[in-house]
Amino acid sequence: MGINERKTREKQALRDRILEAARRIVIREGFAALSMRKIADAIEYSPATLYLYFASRDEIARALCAQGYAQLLAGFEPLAQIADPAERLKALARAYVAFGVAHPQTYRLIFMEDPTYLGAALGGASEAEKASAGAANERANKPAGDPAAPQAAPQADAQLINPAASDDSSDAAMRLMVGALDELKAAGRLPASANGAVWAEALWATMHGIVALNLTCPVFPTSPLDTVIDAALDAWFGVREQPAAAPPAAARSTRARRPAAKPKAVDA
Amino acid sequence: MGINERKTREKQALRDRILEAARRIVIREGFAALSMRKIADAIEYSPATLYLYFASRDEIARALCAQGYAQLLAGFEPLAQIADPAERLKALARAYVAFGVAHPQTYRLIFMEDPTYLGAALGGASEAEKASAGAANERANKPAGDPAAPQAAPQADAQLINPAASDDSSDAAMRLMVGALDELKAAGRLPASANGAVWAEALWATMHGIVALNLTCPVFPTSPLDTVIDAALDAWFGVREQPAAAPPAAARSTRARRPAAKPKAVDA
DNA sequence: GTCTATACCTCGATAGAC
DNA sequence: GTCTATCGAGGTATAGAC
Repeated sequence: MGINERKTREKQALRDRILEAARRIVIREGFAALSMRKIADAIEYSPATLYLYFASRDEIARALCAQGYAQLLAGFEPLAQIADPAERLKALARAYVAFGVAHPQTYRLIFMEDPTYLGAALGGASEAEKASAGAANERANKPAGDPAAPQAAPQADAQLINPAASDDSSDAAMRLMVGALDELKAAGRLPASANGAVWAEALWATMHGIVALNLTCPVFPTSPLDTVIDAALDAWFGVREQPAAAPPAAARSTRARRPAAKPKAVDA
Repeated sequence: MGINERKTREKQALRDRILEAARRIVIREGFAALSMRKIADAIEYSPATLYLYFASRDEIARALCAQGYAQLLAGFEPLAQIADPAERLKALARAYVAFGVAHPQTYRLIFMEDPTYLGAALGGASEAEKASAGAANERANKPAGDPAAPQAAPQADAQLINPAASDDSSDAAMRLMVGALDELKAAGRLPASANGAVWAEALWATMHGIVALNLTCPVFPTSPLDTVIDAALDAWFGVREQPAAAPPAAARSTRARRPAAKPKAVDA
């Protein structure tokens, strides 16, 4: 079977070249500028050839999305070692924002374009129902043409598209947050009424909001980005002391005001 | 001059019809599906006619953006009357999220598409520099074709495009938030180190994150949206008591758990 | 002066020759 | 497997009829 294996390898190699070229285009010009013709030009093949490796431009987008998402999650793993739950959460939050700032176009593709892209990178089974179960006439980001768009058949080789990032890692990241929040609550540093899962989603939304506004809103932020991040983290965990004693608010402003080292977009 | 005035009125009327048709398309099918041909079909004119009233599709987008933004800001004004600063901030935050949920496509257009759209609705003068001053190769949402796209000449009748929403109201909304945060700080309900302007941006980011994830991320939220909003607001202001006395955390979970009345998307 | 009709471009996707 | 040729839909811009 050595011949078949070689052919499989070669097919995979061209597939990777396609994705690589697509990623470079997205990084340089944004996802909206990604076209099959540009990819074909970059790898010196005809546009039609791409359709032997990917069913559509959307499938390429889903693959890029899954890769980027895996990269984001991979950055979280070492942070699980941090002992103090509040510091662990802050490190996670800062890593999240840093990723968004460093890879703006990739972040956009993952979290700010078509919901089905990330949906495919996650469960795979659940995105279809979720996408159609929402509001009746809404959430449709680019239905454009016909109502029954080519939505099927991207499931065959999901494991191939999606090397390491599937639901498991995603859940792991969520568990990391929920666990830290529960530790904080157990230590009395969060209100007893707090629900870890809900607070985790709210904290995620906060960090997403900082990244997304930074990418899209021309007047955000007025203050340095790190200052805004620190303010949000202070609002969440910064100023609460051990359960009893200690002044209820005020004081404890001795935060390590990091020297505003603009990470600058690098992407890739 | 009555003849000229009539002509001006008629021109304005068709202009409004164009915008109205465009808004309906955006609401129903999303901004990505908005095309000059569709608008022309809807108002029963030829596509070329549109270019006599708007220089480009982008200019129509900017006008829609400005209208939607004005509507969002208008919803804030009555909330300025709320006496308690924390309740005022919570009401503002809930109104903000409610707008995003009720008008998802409009919200997308304002805050999640091209930064220059909102930029034009705000200062007008500042968006060009800001858009190009960012990262070198980034932030470009849809440069697509040629490098020197038609970016000029949308300034002539900005006041006509932008009936009520310009920088003034926008600043007013920001001042509303900053003022409330400063009141809270003065009352000792915020850390003394907190900066009102910075915290306002961070709080804005939090609400934007809730709306944006809700619109784009297939797995958000797991819990009901109102629960997530309440969690975020509790994290920010909910659990802090009057400066002294009272248990530092815990207790005070008697929030008016609103009955999860899904506002459902209506847009327009 | 206004608008219609049309030329010319790019795009995604496919059929069929090789 | 790969490419050429092509379809249909989208966009901008303009020549020229009314």
